[in-house]
Amino acid sequence: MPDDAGPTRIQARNRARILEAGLDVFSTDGFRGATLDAIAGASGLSKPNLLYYFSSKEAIYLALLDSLLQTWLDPLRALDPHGDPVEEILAYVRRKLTLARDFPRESRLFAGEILRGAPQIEHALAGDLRDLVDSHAIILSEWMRAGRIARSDPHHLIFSIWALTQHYADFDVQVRAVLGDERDAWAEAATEVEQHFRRVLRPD
Amino acid sequence: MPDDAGPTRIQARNRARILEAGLDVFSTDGFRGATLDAIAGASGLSKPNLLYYFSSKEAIYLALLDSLLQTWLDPLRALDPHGDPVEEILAYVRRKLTLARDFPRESRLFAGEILRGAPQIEHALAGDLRDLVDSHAIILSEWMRAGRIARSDPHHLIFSIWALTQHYADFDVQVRAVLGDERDAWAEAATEVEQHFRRVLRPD
DNA sequence: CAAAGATTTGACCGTCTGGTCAAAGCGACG
DNA sequence: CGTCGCTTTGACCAGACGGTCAAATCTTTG
Repeated sequence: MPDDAGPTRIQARNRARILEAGLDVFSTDGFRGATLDAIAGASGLSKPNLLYYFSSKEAIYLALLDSLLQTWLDPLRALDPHGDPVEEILAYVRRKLTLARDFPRESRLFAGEILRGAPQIEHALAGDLRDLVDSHAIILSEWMRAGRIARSDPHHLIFSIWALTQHYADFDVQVRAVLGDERDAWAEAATEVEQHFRRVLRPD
Repeated sequence: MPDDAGPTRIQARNRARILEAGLDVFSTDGFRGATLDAIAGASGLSKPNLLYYFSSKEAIYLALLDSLLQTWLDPLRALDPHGDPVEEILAYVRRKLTLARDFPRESRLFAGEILRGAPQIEHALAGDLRDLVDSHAIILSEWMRAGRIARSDPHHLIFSIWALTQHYADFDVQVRAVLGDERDAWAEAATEVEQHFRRVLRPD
């Protein structure tokens, strides 16, 4: 196993390769469906070589989930409590949708993990995630109290944003099957989702 | 293999047992993660006995998906073109949410299949599903043209309903982690989702 | 360039998994 | 009660899978 003290150039490159290949394989086949041979093949490394850089299949998966969760939470962190409420929330929605469009594999990997009961990251959900959501729910509450956005439960408002934006990444196949190949799902999603939340947020 | 001509009582009972156990196992572990041994254990039958009733692991999975898809589409079929637009759509939303609450395993099985690219039911998506959605999109379009609900893209309106209702079933773990154990996620979801779509649908 | 360390690999192992098969149990019916 | 067809199962198999290991190769550095 490589020493943490001095990660060489080779180590950095190969670890990155493995994670990239792992993302590909895990996001399409799930944790159990993925095989070390598949990841080895996709990364261009031999199987024992994989296990030289990561102690097990699970270690690769965990490394992916870990870096993923941060990327996933960042857009919410960027929400500015002092900005214009509707525009701040819409900007968050846009960031989330862009993320879903540009990183569908990450989105699906995360979705698969949650779907199966989040055995590996339940603690992160009940910890970091919950804290972050709670603190932003307070901001939303204040905006609602001030009459600047429509009143609703702030937690469920956040859920609705997650649900809608992730839907286009996670259920991509279904979306495309229904819309047909000639329509540009992502372009439409961008305008429709924005309009959707403008309606939801507009104070009565 | 049992003859299709005369399904005996034993056959009906055991097939039902297998499907029930299969639903349990497939919905938590996914197709690849599920094992025949696990299904055998959960159903109380021996592994070779499973394969006496279904020709393969895939056959069990397909039988589940097949019956599932119908259940999943029924609520949309029940939408009445001659009823009150807002109430009809809200009734659909409620049916969907109830379905998600009462049949989370089915919901997750379906979600997992789509997530992995729907290898087994892509044809059904591009066929039955698409046709059904298209025909109802027309109804929605007419309601919009008549000014009875807010204007938007009808397909994306349907997506938003699916996204929100399924979110509570498929991402149950995340929802509960964020809300905490003391809150009743489903009860809140019912009122919040209804309010959400009243806003989305209300004509300007 | 030689030694030390980092990296890579072919061969291998124990276990799990989907599936087969022949034989045994069992229930209905003449 | 015997027989015939439906049902059930223990034993087994071939391939896949996660992981190990000792040996080989390549890099770095004194």
